[in-house]
Parts: sequence; structure tokens; C-alpha cells
Amino acid sequence: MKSYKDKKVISIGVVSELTGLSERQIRYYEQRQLISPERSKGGTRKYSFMDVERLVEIANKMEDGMQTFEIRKEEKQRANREQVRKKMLRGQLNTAFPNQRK
Amino acid sequence: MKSYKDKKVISIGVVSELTGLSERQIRYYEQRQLISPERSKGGTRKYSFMDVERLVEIANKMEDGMQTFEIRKEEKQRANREQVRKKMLRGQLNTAFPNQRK
DNA sequence: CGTGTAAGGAATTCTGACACG
DNA sequence: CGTGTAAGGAATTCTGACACG
Repeated sequence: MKSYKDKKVISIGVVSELTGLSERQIRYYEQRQLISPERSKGGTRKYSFMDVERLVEIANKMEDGMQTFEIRKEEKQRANREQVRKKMLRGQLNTAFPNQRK
Repeated sequence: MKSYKDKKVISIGVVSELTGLSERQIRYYEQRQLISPERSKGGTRKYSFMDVERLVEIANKMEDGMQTFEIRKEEKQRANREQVRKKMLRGQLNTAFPNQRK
């Protein structure tokens, strides 16, 4: 599943160009935990194309007047629904085919 | 067709890590025209994942004792075959369906 | 031919802070 | 709250050259 899209290889200057956001904004959204880049040994931030897409989404929501904590909450809910969905699917499979793999 | 794979966004330090090649080697292969990164306004090189893949291929061929000019020649031949293939295909299509789109 | 390295300078990025609101 | 900015320093990258072979 891990593809190029998820590799953290892009520096903040390029991300700024790709998204149109200022470096200040990008760092601030990280501080608010909306994104989580990796760091090089020296400490420079590295982003993935996934992060770039996410930043564009964030920028849109900010334009709509949404606040950072709201965006973060929204993201957590999305992640939770994902979790529940998987859990339920697993439960149904276990009911239909009990004793499969252990 | 232009996807993430072709976007020139990776700096030479990261490329070095991804490929295991030294920055010196990477710059040298550019000088020998085996790859062609873009430049930022400030002059720093930017590579794509495609370039990274290409560099790994180059590294393998170098290990096999191939020289840079041979690798470059090989690449040109590949590009030429591609050209010819497309031209022939177009010709056959024109024969089968003449006067289609001008 | 292909690659390492020291050298000096320029571009890039980092953090913490002040400012405005 | 979200963002701009000047400040000082550190990490990153660049070029041209010398070296070896």
C-alpha cells in the first residue's frame, strides 16, 4: 500500500509552492496537529504528496471560516468511523465463517 | 499522465538517501546527461521519483561495469524504438481508417 | 573515467518572539 | 486565532578544483 504518495521527501519550500500556503501557515498547521511531517537528521521537515493534498483541503476549509480545532476534530471523526467500519466487517465475517484462521 | 512520479520535488540529499548514491555521483550522472533534474529559483536541484528509479537502474549498470556513455546510448535507443513504434502504429491506423480526424 | 574531498559562498530551513486583532 | 516579519543560527546545496588512477 505504501506508495510514492506517502513517502516523506518534500521540503517545506516546495510544499509552499505546491499549495500556495506560506511556510508560516504550514508550520502552524503542524503545531495544531493537522499534519505530521517527518524530520531529517538535521531537523528539516519532510512532507509527502499526501500531506500536500491534505494541506489543500485544510486551506479550503480555512477559507470557509473553519477553525483549526474544528478541522482536527473532523479528521478524528473520519478516522473513528473508519475504525468502526473495519471492526464491524470483521465481526460479520467471524459470524459467517467462525473458526477461520485461529 | 503526469502524476506524482514525475513531479520534480525532491532535493539531492533525500535522493542520496533513497538511492544510496553519493551526491557527487548524482551530480556527475547529470553532467553525463543520464538524468535531468529541475532547478529552484535559488539553483537547488529537484528530482522526481522517476529520477530516483532511473538512478537505481544506473547504479546497477555501473556495478556491472558499464560506462556512462554506454548507459546514455542505451537510453537513446530505447527512446528511438518508442518513437518508431508510435509512428508505425499511426501509419497502420491511417491505412485502416483513412481520413479520420483531418 | 568515476568519485572523494576540502573550500567558500549562497540558498534553505529552523526556532522563539513581537505584533495585530 | 491565524499569520506576517525581522533575527540569528544551523543545515543543505552549489560550483570549481585538486587528487587518484
